[in-house]
Amino acid sequence: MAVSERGPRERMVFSAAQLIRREGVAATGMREVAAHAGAPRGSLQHYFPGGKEQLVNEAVGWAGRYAGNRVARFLAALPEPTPAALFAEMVRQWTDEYEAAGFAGGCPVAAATVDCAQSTDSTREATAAAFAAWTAPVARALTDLGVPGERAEPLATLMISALEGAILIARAERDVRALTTVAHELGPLLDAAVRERT
Amino acid sequence: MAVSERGPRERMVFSAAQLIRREGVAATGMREVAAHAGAPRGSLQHYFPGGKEQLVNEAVGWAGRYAGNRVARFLAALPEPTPAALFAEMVRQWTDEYEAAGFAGGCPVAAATVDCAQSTDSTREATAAAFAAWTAPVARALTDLGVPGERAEPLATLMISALEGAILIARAERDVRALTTVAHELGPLLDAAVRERT
DNA sequence: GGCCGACTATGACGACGGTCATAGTAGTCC
DNA sequence: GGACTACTATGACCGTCGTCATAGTCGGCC
Repeated sequence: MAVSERGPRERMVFSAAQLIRREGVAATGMREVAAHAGAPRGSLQHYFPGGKEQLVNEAVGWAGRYAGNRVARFLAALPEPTPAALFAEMVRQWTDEYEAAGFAGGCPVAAATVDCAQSTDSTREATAAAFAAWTAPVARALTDLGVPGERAEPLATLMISALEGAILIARAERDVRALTTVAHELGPLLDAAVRERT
Repeated sequence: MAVSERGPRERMVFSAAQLIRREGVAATGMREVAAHAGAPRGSLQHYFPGGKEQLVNEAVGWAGRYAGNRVARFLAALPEPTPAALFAEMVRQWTDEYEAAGFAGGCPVAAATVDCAQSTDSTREATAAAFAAWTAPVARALTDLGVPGERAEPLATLMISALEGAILIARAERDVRALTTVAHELGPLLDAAVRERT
């Protein structure tokens, strides 16, 4: 796997996110996480004395920060940065993965929300924080691109909602159709918001 | 609970959908389903010889048909039917539930997708069918409302994607904000599609 | 009555999960 | 060297889960 040589703790968080993405929270075992990370089983209780709950929460937090950080990188890489182009890039990350590696994984934050929102309140809070850590950079990017301030956050929420839903449908259908559709349909709406700054 | 007096089999399917909505597929036990439905445990293997997989698939199918059937009823109940009004009504079903009964439940199809898309192919197919059984009536409604035929299905996909994503975020945040936001932001786009039939 | 199918009712089994307890190793500082 | 801390390594416990097996009930039909 050529896991970059971070500490075993970080590797386990990363592996947890990977497995949760694929199988859901409940179906992901602690032993499985340790094995996937190439870490000893005993390290689990050493690094995560809070048990599975803590590990899952950290995996969700990691995923939220990861998604948030990518936004800036997307923006920097765009030759002609517009809101629609940013959204297309966010979507493209998923279509690329699905076409290259199959439809095995979804969004770990979505998985944690579905599996734990009702049963584990600390995880629910972690998912809310993850969505916030993702939405904020998107909204900031929108304002930077010329979207009026009061519309940036609603549009960011819309973008992430549509993306999450399309990921679900794409996995169900094993087809990127839903993803390309939302990118195509939402693009004009997003770019139109730029010109509204009267 | 005043479960309307259908047969025990149907009650178990319904109960399975309810529990999956709340806790996810993996965390929903067969015994729990039987208890919730007020049905004897032995009936499970009698009515669902295919085991949990069959029960989950039927629950997903039921949910898809249920969502599809509601579309027509929404349309009929709207005083001034437009695409935006239809979408607002679809969203309102969720905001009403969340405000009245709390954020306990999500969409059972989303839960099944997250938990089973990778592990259980028959359930993945059931979720794809459920999304199709939901998208088709929405697309049909859009054409009835004047949306050009070639845009009806993409827009229906966009509506359902945004709704599913907003449900996730709303549950995570315990706030209907995301739901009202997508309804508000997507409304103009949907209605604008009507006037495009040149 | 006797039979049979549909359904109910329980107990048991095997597997697996998360967690705990305990012991072992390695490196460091005194 | 010896104590101490960080980390590794396993085995065991106990609960729960899905499933199977077996037996029991009930109603109709010949």
